[in-house]
Amino acid sequence: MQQLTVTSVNVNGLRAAARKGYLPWLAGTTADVVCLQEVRAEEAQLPAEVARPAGWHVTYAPAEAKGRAGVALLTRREPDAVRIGFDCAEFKASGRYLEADLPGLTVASLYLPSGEVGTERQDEKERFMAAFLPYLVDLRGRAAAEGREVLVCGDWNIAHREADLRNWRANRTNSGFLPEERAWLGRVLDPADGGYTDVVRALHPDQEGPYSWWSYRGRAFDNDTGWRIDYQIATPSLAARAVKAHVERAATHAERWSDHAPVTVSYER
Amino acid sequence: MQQLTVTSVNVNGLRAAARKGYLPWLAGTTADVVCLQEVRAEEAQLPAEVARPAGWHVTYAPAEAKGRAGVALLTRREPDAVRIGFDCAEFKASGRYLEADLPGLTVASLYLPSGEVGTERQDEKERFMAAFLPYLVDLRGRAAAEGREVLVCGDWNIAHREADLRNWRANRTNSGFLPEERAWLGRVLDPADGGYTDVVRALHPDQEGPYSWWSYRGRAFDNDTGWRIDYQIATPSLAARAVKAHVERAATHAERWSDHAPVTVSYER
DNA sequence: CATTCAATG
DNA sequence: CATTTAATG
Repeated sequence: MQQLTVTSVNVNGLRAAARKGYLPWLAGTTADVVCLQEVRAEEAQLPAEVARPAGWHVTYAPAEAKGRAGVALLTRREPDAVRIGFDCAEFKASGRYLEADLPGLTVASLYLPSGEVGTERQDEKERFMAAFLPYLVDLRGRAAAEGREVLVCGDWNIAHREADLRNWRANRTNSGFLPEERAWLGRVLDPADGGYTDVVRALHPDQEGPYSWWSYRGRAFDNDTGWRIDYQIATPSLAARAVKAHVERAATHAERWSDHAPVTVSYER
Repeated sequence: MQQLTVTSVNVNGLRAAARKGYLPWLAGTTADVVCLQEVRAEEAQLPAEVARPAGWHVTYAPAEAKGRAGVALLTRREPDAVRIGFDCAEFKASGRYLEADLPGLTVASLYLPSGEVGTERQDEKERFMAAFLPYLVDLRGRAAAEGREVLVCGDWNIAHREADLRNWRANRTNSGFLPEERAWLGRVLDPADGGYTDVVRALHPDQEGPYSWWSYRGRAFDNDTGWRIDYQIATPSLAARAVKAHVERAATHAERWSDHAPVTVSYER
């Protein structure tokens, strides 16, 4: 294979997604790595063909709380190592972070907490952000020492810039587009700070979106009133190898098996 | 009209029933009085055509607890009076009993609590039974003094005899067929005690069933593994006027808009 | 196995 | 507006 293809999608409940069309999508993907978020199930609650699809190695990081969060990684080849959670006790068993080592690459599935202004859930989101940025820096350092690139895929629950959501003016005081959240993501992407690259934006610097999430309310999907909150965030030399990126809006169009669409990127090896 | 037809059905959530075929059934019924149980909604939560179907006078007795219990009466003519609850403070606002006066008749919709052996819910069921039998006696006396018959329709959550459920042996220790529950219903029907008559059984003394409830689990409906727990219980001289009784199994067959079927009886006037 | 609800998203 | 769970049935 000349390319490594990675796709990431928030499935909004893998049991529901599987009832509505997730498996045909998975059967059709050419990706080598699939990152899932909001699995909202333990492996034992899933039908076998969903839990362990043929041809994939699967790792789950479910949340302690039943029916909440949960991330997973599907890889065509067996990872050399997998690690659940990151360097933070509070979020260790929250089903929000899972990473796997493949040759020359550490790939992660991330589900950053969603917040709501003025509630404890926003405080939790901010605690996660505060702990996660130093971890990303640490991860990049460790990976570099081992000659590994890093790719953190998932639902970051933050739109970075005005081009990343349809109604940015109306959302300046809503969680997901707050100044402090945007600044935090800016730090992740600052070469002098986090040092990572937003792969899709690097390939499409002048595009609106492409959005990856549309509310189920109203006609958000039909009107493309969406947000770009699902990212592939890579070390710069990996990001430089990205040759194609797209959001599979059609994959969730007819069937609508999630309110998010897969974000797919191909990297030269 | 030469006859008065009364039908009673536990709808297991009127909102769900209305999504699945309750309204066509209502449009087709020839009944003069419809008794509903397990409405599980307040009037304001119902679509107008469900809450106030044309041609009917409707009275609701919702439970205080949202989404629980709830009984209603639909009558072609306006009742002379309606009363919510019976002579017991604990169950006044529990959405389990509603009665209406029509000329010569007091008709009631009853949803007796369902229990589970060894739980507080069984205790509650027994408290209801203990309070309700004296009320029935009192009601019969008052009605007689006014020249009124009494008809209490609804889900009594008790199968009286072995012929009233498919698997009576296996259910002798389950709520709904406990010896003390059967004995209590026996007292309701004892001429020297409650003094009421089980109208459907009086018309069909030698029949198995007819069952009026089938669990959604397994193939209970297809195998007719049911219970007769929905009754029309009448003062004897009204019961003597019953000319036809049947359980509308077909009404909930194709569509299955409830796990109970309507119990319909026609009385000579 | 179905209906509600509440919390989450 | 959709997904879960929990309690209820």
